[in-house]
Parts: sequence; C-alpha cells; structure tokens
Amino acid sequence: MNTISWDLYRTFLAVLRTGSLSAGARDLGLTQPTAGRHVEALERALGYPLFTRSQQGLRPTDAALALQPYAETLASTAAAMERHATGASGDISGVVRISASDVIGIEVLPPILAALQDEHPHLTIELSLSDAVEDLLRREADIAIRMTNPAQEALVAQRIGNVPIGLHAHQRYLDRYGMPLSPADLKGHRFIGFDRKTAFIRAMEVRFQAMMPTFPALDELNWSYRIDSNVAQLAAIRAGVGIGFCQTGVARRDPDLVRILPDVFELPLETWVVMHENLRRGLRWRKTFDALVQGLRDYARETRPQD
Amino acid sequence: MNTISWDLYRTFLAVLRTGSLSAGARDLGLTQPTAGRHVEALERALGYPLFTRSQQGLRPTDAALALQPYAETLASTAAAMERHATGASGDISGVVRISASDVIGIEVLPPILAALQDEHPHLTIELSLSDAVEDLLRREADIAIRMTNPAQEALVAQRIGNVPIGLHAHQRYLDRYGMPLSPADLKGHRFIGFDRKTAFIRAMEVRFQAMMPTFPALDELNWSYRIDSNVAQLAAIRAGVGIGFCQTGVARRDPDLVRILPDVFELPLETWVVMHENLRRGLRWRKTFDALVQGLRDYARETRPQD
DNA sequence: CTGATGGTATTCATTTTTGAATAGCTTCTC
DNA sequence: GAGAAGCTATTCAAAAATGAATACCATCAG
Repeated sequence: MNTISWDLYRTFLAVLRTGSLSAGARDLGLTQPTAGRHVEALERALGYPLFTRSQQGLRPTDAALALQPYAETLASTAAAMERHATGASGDISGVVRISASDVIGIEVLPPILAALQDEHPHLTIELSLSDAVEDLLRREADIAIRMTNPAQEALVAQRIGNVPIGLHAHQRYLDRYGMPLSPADLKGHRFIGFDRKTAFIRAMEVRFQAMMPTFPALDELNWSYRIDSNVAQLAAIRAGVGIGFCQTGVARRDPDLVRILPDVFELPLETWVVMHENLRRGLRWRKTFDALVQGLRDYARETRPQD
Repeated sequence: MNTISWDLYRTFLAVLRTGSLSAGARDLGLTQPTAGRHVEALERALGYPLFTRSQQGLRPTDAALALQPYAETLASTAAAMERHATGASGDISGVVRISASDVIGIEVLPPILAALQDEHPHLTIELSLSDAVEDLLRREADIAIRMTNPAQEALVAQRIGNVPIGLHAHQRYLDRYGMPLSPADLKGHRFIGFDRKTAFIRAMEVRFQAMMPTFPALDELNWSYRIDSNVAQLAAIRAGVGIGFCQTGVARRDPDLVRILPDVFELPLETWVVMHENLRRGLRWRKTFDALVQGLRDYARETRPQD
C-alpha cells in the first residue's frame, strides 16, 4: 500500500477553500488539469468522492468537509515551518507572524514594528488582524497579542498590564450635544455599538451590568450607529458620530477625543504577549517578542493619567 | 517564488529520524537517490544545508533539528487525516488509534477491544503504549486513556474512577519471606522499583511521603530489583521477586497476588478516557470511546472490595 | 440574443521525477 | 586482512507528472 502524497492534501485544501479547480490551481501556481488530477488521485486513494463536479465548480462532500480541519492544520504547520526555515538562524531576518486585534494592529503596532524593522532591515512582519484567537500551538501565528491570560502550557507569556476600555466622544460632538455629567445623562445621547452580538459581546454585557449598577441598562441607550469592527467604531467616534467604546490608550493620543464619565465607566482589559516556547531560542522571535512587550508596556503606561 | 512541496518535508523527516538517506527512503517506499534528491531540493530551496554528509549517514545540522518539531506535527496530522479518511463514514470501519500506558494496554484493554472488534469486524485498532502523554490536539492519537484530569479545551473526557495503586507480592514470595503486618515490617523485604527516576516519579515520591507519614522512608527500603517498565515490574511481582507497586485492579485478577497493607498504603489514581471533540460525530470513534468507557468502568468496579 | 467570464474535461508533447545499476567509501566481525 | 553490511554519489533509461491548447457548458450583463 503506497502512502498518500502530502502534496495531494495541499491541492485538496486549495480546491476546497476556493471552490473550484481553476481557482485552487491558481492559488498554488499550478494549472487546472493538474489540480484536477490531484483531486482525482486523492479520491482514488481514499475510495470515495470528495467533490461533486459541476460546470460552475466543485462542491465538497461531507467527507471532504470532515477532512478539512486536518488539511488546515497541515497548511498552517507547513507555513510556520517555512517561516521558521527562511532567514539565516544567526541573523535577525526572515518572517515573523503576529496575531492581534484590529485596533491594536492599526493604532498601536505600526510605530513599534517600524522601529524594530529600522533596527533589523531584513526582518519581515506578517500581521494577522482579527478578534478570532489564532492558535499558537497550531502555529497559525508565531506571536499573539491576547486579551486573556493564556492558560495553555508550552507558551511563553508576558503580561503587559491593564489598558481599560472607556467611553469616548469627539470634542465636536460634545460641543453640539453637551457633555454627560452623570450616568443618567447618557440616555439622551447617540451611541456607537456592535451590529451582531457575538457570544463574547453578550458575556461582556452581563459582566458589565453586574460591575456598574449605576449605569443605565444597555437596552435603554440609543444605539444609533452599529458596526462590528472596532476600528470602524473608532473612526465613527473620531468623526463625531456619537459616544463609543475605545481603549483609553488609543483615545488618549488624540487630543480631540474626550473620555466620558471616567469614574463611572471603566472596563478592565488585560493585555498579554504570547509566543510558542519553541521559538524562544530563535533570535528573530525573541527580538520581536521583546520589542512588542517593551512597546506595549510603553503604550499601557500612556494610558494612566499622568498629567 | 515557488512554494516548497510538502513531500519534501516528509522525506526530510524520514531522513532525520533514521539518520540516513537509505533508511529514510526504505521507510517511505522510495529509493535512496530520490531521498537524496528531495533533501537536496529542500536545502536548495532554503538556501542552507540541513545535513552534513558522511560515509556513514547524514548528521542533521542545528537548523534541521530546529525544523524537526514542525515536520513531526505535519506527519502526525497527515497520519490522523489518513486514519480519518479511510473507512466509509456510515460504517464502523477504518483505523482508530488509542494511546494508553503499557500496563493498561497489556492487562486491561485486550479483552475490551477484542469484544469491540467481534462486534465490528472491519474496525482496526492501533495501540500506542507509552507513559509519554501523546497529544490529542496534535492528533498523535485519536483516543487516550489518561491518569490526569485533562484540562485542555476541545477535548471530550469521561471520568472512569479511581483505580488505586497498591503494594503487592506473590503468594510464593510471602510464603518464604513472611507477610508484613505493619509498615515497620517492610524494612526487611525486597522491593521492586524504578531504575531511573523521572520527574514524574520524583513528584510522586514527594506526594507519597506527605500522604503516608507512618510509611518508612523510601530510601530505607531495599530496592533490590529496578526496572522502569511497569509491565516488567508486574512480571517481577508475579515471578515472586519481591514486593512491588501495581494497580489494584490488575492484581485482583490474579488469585496468587496478595495485597500488602491495604489500609496503610494506597495511592489514588484517577483514570479518564479522552478524545478530540471533532471525532465525536464519527461513528467509529464514538463506538470505540463508549466501549472503552464501559470496559474501563467495569474494570474499575472490580477494583473495589466486593466479596 | 449575444458576448464575456469562469468553470470542467480531454488530449498530447514536454518536462520532471523516479528507480535500477553501479562505483566507491567506512565500519565491524571473524 | 578478508569479507560482509551499510552508507553516499552518479549515471541513464523508463515512468510519471505537468502545462498548453482546446472543446464545451453555465451564468450573467447589456
């Protein structure tokens, strides 16, 4: 019995992801006939079909979908291996992949990483911005900036500190609609919030109401601008759309953003930098990790009222 | 830039594991020249050597060793994928890989699994026996029998119960050397123990001394027969070599094995059956999981004094 | 209805990969 | 010191995988 070529798994995944032989082949730098042959060979090896062919693409069967997680793991591992492999080991060069939330990635990381790259010009940074927690054990990223204390073993973690979330609005908005001076004042204002409520948001709402009993019920507020992206919420705050949530560290940098009711509303948010411990010995990850810890600590320090 | 073929990683790993092109090729069903060409191609793609060639094989460079963990993950994932893929999905057929300690795998599992296979003749069982905890998240096994409460998420776990470890000896040994009736009596006896002390053993020793203050210090006992394998320890107990540690459930099955000082010495040992939650829907894993839980619960029940 | 776009299947020449055979080296055993 | 066993490197013919070209089908916009 001949074992199955791993390359077949790769094109299988590409076809599965893209939904067609042509697109999958394009992603892989192959041609459509070879992609077709790979899928065919895999199906022959397994003894059952993985896709139902049609003129507008290939629809995966249940069996194919069941295999997808494995193929995804293969892909992320191979990508991590290639990242690790490229770049001389003694030098600080090659690729480091960082996972962070979109706000951090857009508002906070650029200057930190720019300075790092100034120092190490051969270092390439891959930034993966999403609130989905990428799995460091599965090597979907090398280093992650997390908002939860990482309990998993095999990870190196450094606590940055608490960068709380506060309520903010632009000065222009406040000039027109007035500054809320008590929780009750909030009821008349326009609020920027989430569009669809994820499980995380829901959980936070509950925690939130429990923590801040003087705060009006969230349902009673006027959520007049709803968008899921935190960055887009921030943009809305800056544009004077209304009052929204935002990390105090980010808001503090913009002189026109004003914190609302700082004594009443404050949602703590722990920040951690986390890395797989296998990477600890690699110079480039170590340096990047240290730079992130340092840079984020500086950022966290800005957060505290210091003036 | 052309991406690296995943098959190169596979032969890279085989060569790394076996230490030579020839042996690696043999494992993979290839020939030595192709294995050599694969390694060469990988080195060319990365831009640095992975092995130093010699007449007696290939010695890996540091860079190669750094890449090994990734390749191992690839291999175990690909193996899991193939296991998952073979066997029709509606039927109970294909391969299930179980990880267990050697004692459990040799003394307890055979009848359970035999009954399961009687019922499902197309089911193939792979047993991986070691005390090394195989990682279910990394798919090194499908189902594991663990002695610790599995804290990781993404796992389905069922608690079996407490199957404590007790001191045991063969009747023949006791006839000749006498039955210890108090902890102090133990000092004159011959003991069967571990050869090299692992971190786990050391930790258990500490816990042990703390739990059983009336027990003599372990250093004072006469460890006259030392062997790391638990199965070999059991064999030694059965051969009348001396007094040794053994799961009470296993010992109870052999009428000639006598428990020593049951009221004084008892080391609790929790048992769990654990599985990756992705496999919950697969019929063959579900069935095997259930059979293991049922069979081990029966085994645990035997343990309790019931006569 | 027509043309553009994007998909699969098939054919065939070309390129690439592979294996068998062989030479040459080292180590170990008798 | 002879011989066996195990290894790498190289050569060359055979086998396998690939890509370009093409036919053909579905969908959508105008």
